[in-house]
Amino acid sequence: MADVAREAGVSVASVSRVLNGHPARPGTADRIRKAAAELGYLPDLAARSLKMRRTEQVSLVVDDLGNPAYIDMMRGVERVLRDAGYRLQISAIGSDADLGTSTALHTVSRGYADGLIICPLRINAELVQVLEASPIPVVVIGTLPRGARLDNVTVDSSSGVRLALEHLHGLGRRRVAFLGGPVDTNPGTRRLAGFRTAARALGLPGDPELESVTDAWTYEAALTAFDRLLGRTDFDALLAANDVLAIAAMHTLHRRGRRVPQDVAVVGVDDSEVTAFSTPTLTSVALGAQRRGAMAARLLLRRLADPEAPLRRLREVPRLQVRESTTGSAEPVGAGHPTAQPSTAAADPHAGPAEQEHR
Amino acid sequence: MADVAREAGVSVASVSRVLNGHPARPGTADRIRKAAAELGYLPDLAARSLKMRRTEQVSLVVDDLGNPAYIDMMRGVERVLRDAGYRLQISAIGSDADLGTSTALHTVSRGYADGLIICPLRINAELVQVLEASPIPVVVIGTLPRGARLDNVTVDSSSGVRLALEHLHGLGRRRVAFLGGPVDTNPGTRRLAGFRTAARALGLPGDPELESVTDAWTYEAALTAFDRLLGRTDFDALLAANDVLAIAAMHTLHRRGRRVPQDVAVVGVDDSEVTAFSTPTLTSVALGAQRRGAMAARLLLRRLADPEAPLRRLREVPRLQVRESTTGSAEPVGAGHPTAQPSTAAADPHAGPAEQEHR
DNA sequence: CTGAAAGCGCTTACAG
DNA sequence: CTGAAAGCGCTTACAG
Repeated sequence: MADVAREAGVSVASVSRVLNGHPARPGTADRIRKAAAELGYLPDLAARSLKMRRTEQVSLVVDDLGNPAYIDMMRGVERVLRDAGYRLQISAIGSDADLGTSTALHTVSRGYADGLIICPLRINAELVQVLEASPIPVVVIGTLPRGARLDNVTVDSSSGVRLALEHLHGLGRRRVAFLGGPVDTNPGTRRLAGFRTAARALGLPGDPELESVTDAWTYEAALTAFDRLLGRTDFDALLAANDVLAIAAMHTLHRRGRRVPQDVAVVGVDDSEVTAFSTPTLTSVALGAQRRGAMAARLLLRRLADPEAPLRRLREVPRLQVRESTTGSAEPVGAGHPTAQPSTAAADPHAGPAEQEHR
Repeated sequence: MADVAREAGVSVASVSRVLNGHPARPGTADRIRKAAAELGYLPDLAARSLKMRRTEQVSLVVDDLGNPAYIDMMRGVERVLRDAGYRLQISAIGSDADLGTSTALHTVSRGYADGLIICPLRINAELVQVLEASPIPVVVIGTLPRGARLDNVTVDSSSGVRLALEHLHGLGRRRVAFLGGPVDTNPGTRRLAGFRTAARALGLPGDPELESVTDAWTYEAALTAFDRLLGRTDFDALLAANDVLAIAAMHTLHRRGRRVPQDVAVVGVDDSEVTAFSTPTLTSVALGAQRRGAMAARLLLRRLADPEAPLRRLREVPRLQVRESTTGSAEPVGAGHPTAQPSTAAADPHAGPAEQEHR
């Protein structure tokens, strides 16, 4: 910047002003812009944000971008934030809890981002403590321990799982198996618990043989866990803890000559884009990832505008999106084109009846 | 930091030293750490990187994280960079070319990241100019205009398309249709051109009716473009410009009662995770997204270590991954478990014969 | 081992 | 409209 000032024969103050669009005499402005262009001057963002005390940037931390639900969530966050003039930075931290905490620690320092939205697969006390101590606003997507003093977006996944089970029950299925995610993750435990509760409520058999959990949220891991299930017991329906696991199961069923949905009806969770990728298309519990992302972004914007605002928790209400893997029909029960991208079709992040506010 | 110093009764210099692990008298160090913990002190990263002239952070800019190939690419970048002690920040810029340039402009400023890896769908002269003028090292993944002075990773997608066509030709297919991506994107044009060249080389009919292009790299857009193709002409094979488009086409074929591969053999491009999601599984041209990501990261690391190193271009060589959508068999022709995650199974980002160096 | 001081590259009242 | 100067929060020679 000093070079530009020298080249243009002005002070650095003028360079700063002109380059930031403040008024200046046309001749001066021209000289400065010309000099800046000639020298290929680009501002130093660290210096600027040190002085300005803001970065105009928000950080989104997720565990694994490989899960399409996170992509939807990111889209929701991005849209709201971009409209508000913030850029979005994404950190994918793998699913290492320690790494999560250290990434969080880094992010919540000042000077790196003005705010943080984090959606951790694992939430421990240490992480909560770090987030609560953050000098920049933080919004957590996911269920927090009681009493955590953080803005928060949740989804009642238990009721989502219940919707799925009621749907299967209504179709006459009585032996419903559960293909769960890793139980050392937050959604893994919660969806399993939700399955057990809902199964009991419906009077379905509480047979532990009907449950199998993966050790990762991946297609590969699902194949293994589902093989255990198949080798062990019989069932006429399967609820998988997310869409990718469900698709892996459907593939195995197809290879074994079991028909979906005639022999086994299959339901996934997340209602992500991949529900359209399988044959038959996949019935799934929509947890409103994109909407949750947008809700979290709006919560963050509010907190940025008013650091003293009371804590707030927003809760997304799940919906069931019925497709061929349970009904066999190409026509969906609800509205919408059967082959439309579900996440896009279903989610207007800016409004909707499924959003509930808490406290 | 001044607060911590006061609380601990030392100077800010000592606080800085202790918190950065430099030697200090144990008593002093303890007092400082205690004070920092009590006050919930977190360093200001803008100040630190202004002083240090480095952020220990690298930025990856991609157009659309919805495309699974980018996820693979990100994994490749992330692994190499993390091992080298850098954190990875991702910016998804949608596919807006202007936005791309302005994001790039922002990123290549100093103080935000130490280096940039960018994989743009559209590359124009303005973008190249901005990148060339960057004060921080830049690596571009994608084909650059001749003479661009930038470290670069490319893939010979034409030869990939040729592999696919030769495979289809070898299976006796003579009317091969092409479902292309948007022609205003770099890969969109290049893959279409590659198709035409390879078709001519094989003596296949150069019938324009066999070509249809989408206006977006999405499942939805593919349905529309593929309907045009179906309504217009007959074919016994389809090459789609990426996996998602291929899966959309397979779905339509399935709905119309056309068998894959018996009636129409289908090949995608990218060999992404979704190739396992469809029934039948999808034969696909692997463009080594994860490997390209890793190559780009290594190029960046090299440039970071030696700003004066000569420019370098690395070229990834495509491979064909044969699956059920062309052979009908559940057994792949090559090695590997048929249901394994292709991207993980196929790619060791750290080595391999498919990598070629140029100039 | 520790403190006082300079300086990283910006922005912005404050004068003129 | 423009310049001189202070200061954002760090780190690090330089003394002691």
